[in-house]
Amino acid sequence: MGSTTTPRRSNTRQRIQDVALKLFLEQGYEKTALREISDELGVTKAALYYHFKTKEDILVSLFLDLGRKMDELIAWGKRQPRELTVKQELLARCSVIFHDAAPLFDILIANQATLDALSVGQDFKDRVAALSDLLQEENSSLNARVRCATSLLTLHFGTFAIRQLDGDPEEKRLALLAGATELLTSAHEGVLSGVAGPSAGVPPEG
Amino acid sequence: MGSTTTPRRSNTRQRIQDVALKLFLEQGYEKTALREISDELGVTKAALYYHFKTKEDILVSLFLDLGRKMDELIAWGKRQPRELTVKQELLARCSVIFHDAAPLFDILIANQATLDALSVGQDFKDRVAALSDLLQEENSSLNARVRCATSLLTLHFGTFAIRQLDGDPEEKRLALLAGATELLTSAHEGVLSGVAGPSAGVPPEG
Amino acid sequence: MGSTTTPRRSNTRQRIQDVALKLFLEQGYEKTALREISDELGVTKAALYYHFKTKEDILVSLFLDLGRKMDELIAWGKRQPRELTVKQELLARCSVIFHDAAPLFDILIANQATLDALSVGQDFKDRVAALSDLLQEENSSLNARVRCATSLLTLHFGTFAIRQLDGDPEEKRLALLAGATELLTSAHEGVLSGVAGPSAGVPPEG
Amino acid sequence: MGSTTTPRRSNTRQRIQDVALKLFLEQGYEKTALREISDELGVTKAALYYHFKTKEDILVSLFLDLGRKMDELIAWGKRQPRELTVKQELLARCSVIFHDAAPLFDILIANQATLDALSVGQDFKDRVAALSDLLQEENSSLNARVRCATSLLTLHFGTFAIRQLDGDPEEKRLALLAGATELLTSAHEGVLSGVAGPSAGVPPEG
DNA sequence: TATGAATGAGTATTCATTCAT
DNA sequence: GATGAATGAATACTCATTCAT
Repeated sequence: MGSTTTPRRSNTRQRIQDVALKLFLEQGYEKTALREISDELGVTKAALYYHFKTKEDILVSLFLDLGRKMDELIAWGKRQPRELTVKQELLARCSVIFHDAAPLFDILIANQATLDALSVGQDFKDRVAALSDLLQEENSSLNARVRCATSLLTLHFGTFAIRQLDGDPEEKRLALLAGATELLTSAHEGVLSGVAGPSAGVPPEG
Repeated sequence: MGSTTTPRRSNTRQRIQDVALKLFLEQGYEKTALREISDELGVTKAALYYHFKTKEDILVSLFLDLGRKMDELIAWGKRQPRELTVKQELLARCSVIFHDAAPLFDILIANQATLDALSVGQDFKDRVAALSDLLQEENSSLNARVRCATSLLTLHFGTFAIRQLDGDPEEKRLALLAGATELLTSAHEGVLSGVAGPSAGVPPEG
Repeated sequence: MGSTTTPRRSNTRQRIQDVALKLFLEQGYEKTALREISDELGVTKAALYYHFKTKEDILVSLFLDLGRKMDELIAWGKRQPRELTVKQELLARCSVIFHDAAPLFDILIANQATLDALSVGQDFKDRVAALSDLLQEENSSLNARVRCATSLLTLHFGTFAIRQLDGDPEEKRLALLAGATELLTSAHEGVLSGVAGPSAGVPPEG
Repeated sequence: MGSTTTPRRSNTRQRIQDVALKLFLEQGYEKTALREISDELGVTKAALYYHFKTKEDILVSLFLDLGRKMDELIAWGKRQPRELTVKQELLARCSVIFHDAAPLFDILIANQATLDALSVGQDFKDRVAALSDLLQEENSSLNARVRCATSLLTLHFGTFAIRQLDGDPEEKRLALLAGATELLTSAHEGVLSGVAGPSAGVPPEG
């Protein structure tokens, strides 16, 4: 008792995921060869296949958690009344989820052409579409619809894009959320003047 | 009047570009084999090499026009005073350029991981950064900076994303521009009410 | 005119087929690696892929002629009346075809487990079944049916097996054919005493 | 009465053999991965290695019984005088052995290319050759020799081939044996007119 | 009796690119 | 202006086998 034996279960599986995440981020999913992953880990390619059935399987395993969280949020959203405050809360919770999984979003965004052909890409698209639906108001104007869609998009792509700005990450997240929420809120205010004007549509100032 | 000589250059070069654009869009740059392009054209792979030095070269040729237009806009922006109206005009002109080159943006966005390693991707990133700089105000709050960045982003990714929404393309473009302009404008108004609700929480502004 | 230029079309395709046939015979289809074929030819594996789409494609190309000849024979057989003499002629023509394609039969027989999963194996089985059908008499006894089936089989497997016997090939072929024809003929004679006897069925002598 | 000890040896070894036999039959020896065997048994691949030294060893174990029986028959044959009746009895006993071990014959025949490189294949070939020798008459004509060889062959390949014919298995076996015996018997009758004739050697019909 | 983890050598296939003609 | 033939380097994946526990 009180045995000090080392754990029988090695942590190789976890280490594969870590290295894969890193390399997928740095080089993209397609351009990352399994050999690179195994080399970095000091194991053989075949070892990867002991832990994962395919290369895609490694990728999928990385997204399991995120998928679960998004599904929970969607389920929650469906149980709520369709009110602006609920939608704002939805956006806020999205913001948290997205930022927690920031590296995964990088991969998702940077490898779209590749992931679109994979279940992982389709699943994610479906979930974002479900969330987007929850934000939409029926029978609203095109302007409103574009704004609703854009509000989620801002979070989605913004998460990925604001990293290069200086500043505290949490502050930046909140600033991004603020912008997105504004977009969403403005879509729910009756007065959305059909904006368009001179020179390619810039609204006349003043 | 007008030249009477028929063009000596066959249109194969152009046809290669057309097919390449189509396939890069449908399948991604990396997953499109040169054989697919040549097959669709009814020529051999080797024929492509008569017209273009490398596969990347085909891609680059597709982006020449867009690059030129963006450079012109950046140059124009630099000659203008740093005023909100100028920035709004900048956004509007961007909107036009982006929408005219919509398919190229699809490629850019969907193939980021790949294009980041290529000159074409870096050049574009540089240009967007230059435009983003033109929108920024010095010494502004983080909130303002995020919004400025987001306004351009909205245009950039939105162009790509609103295609799945119903509605007239031009109307959608203007709606998207309106949202972006709003974001930009709000960044230049002192009062940035922190919109957001409970939980996940935007800090209440004093 | 009277140009002495070497042929532009290299004979590589043919040489691939020759080497493949040889190695498939010596080692079996599955155990023959494409690398072995290309090595023996002094080209790279990729060169094989210029001439054939897949490994299976090389195999298939080897069987094209044989398939055609068997189809012609089957077609011929179907046009003839169902008489013993016709069947004997069928067997005789089979004998010629089989012996001409002897190496292919070796491959077919020795690699059954593998080829059964490939079109080449199925196609061949179908053709042999069609020939076997042409030899059968309707409403004949089990004894007769087994003999008819066996007569073709004798040719099929015998072709492959008598090679190790000494003697002139053509003589051996005729001897094999004679045995097969006997089997077929006896199936068409009324008197097929239900053979069976003592100790596991040896016919009682004399 | 009887031993009261339960068998210490688990039946895993037997179960491995059963599953292996089934899969070797269905898919061929080479295409059956050890993982498939262990999966079907609900054990790990490594477990197989506790019971058998190699994959080939599993195969070999399957053929032990058949080999013994054939050796006994050969030994018996060698002790007998070289008479037609003995040869007929030899054929009859062969028929029984072959039919009892029908699945093994399927494997042997369908995997020749593979098994030829293995002891199991060579051993079997040797035994069949020994049996064939026992059937042969010294100084007989080519025709007679081909017939003797063919008679055994008919049994060997026929066993495998008549399964697709309708009818009672035992009846079919006897019919096959009858054909084979006829071939053998005719080889021992003096008059074997050198059959050959017009058009690829069909005997002229009376 | 068995397993978890890993290996090493191999396989078919793909692709951008080259070059003599 | 284009082709036929070929290359070299890479890739995902499979499999029998080993061994400490």
